[in-house]
Amino acid sequence: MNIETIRFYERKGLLPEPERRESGYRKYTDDAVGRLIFIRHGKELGFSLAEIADLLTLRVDPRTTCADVKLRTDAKIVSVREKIISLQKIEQALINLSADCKGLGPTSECPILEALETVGEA
Amino acid sequence: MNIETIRFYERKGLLPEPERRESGYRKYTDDAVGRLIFIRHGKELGFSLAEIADLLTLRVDPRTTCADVKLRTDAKIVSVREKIISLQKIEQALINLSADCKGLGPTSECPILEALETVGEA
DNA sequence: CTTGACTCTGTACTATAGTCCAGACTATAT
DNA sequence: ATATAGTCTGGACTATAGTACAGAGTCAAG
Repeated sequence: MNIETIRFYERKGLLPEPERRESGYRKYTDDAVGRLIFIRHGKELGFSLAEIADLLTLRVDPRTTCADVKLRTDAKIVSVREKIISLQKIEQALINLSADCKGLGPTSECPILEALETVGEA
Repeated sequence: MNIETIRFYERKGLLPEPERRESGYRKYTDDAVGRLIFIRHGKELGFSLAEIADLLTLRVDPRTTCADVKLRTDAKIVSVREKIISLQKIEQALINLSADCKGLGPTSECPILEALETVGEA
């Protein structure tokens, strides 16, 4: 992981102010390393940094429960699913357009461009 | 469509400098309106503004052919498909995590958080 | 002990896609 | 004729997720 990125996460509050050596160099505790791994995994699962920050807070706030985490996870599943469906619609529309275009002739006769120019619903 | 957005597209070169009335107000030609529709449709199909700008150029450049447009469309299909697959993997990982969590107990025992904290591959 | 590689700070910049603002001017309805 | 609504310009600001840089200081190997 890039140092600049770590500093960026610090500024964003995802990582606490790190301890320092006398020289001023950051001393990364196991906790900080754990948080970085947490952040990386969170990103891999499609969570935004804001959402990850939220999860990191949940993790240490004694008032929150497992249910709070599950709630966010399930909400993320819904939003990922919505994104997939939207992309599948896009994919199908593109496939249809591509099928209409035999790839011959000038752009003035391209059915793809014509479809894009056309006002009506596709 | 918001005027600010239209001005933004002008700045980006997606729309040509519009004609003006004496007052300085923009006069939108049919061509400009057509381009706006084109941009909107392109965005709906998941093209970025840069890609749309490219398509708009293809549209008027006499040296390009239908095949150039089809090429970009097919490339977009591939990239959309990749995004879908990536999201499906994320979805499945989230579903597995959520299934592990019964939603009871404190966050200190949350299997979702534990998985995020853990170094190894999931 | 010097050299090269690394880190420090703070700020600015990248990309993407816009949105908002002040202060001035215009268009339209009453 | 005036009030209200809309538009003009140029620049600043939003969100997201970083990356780059200058100038100073530090660390480790030979």
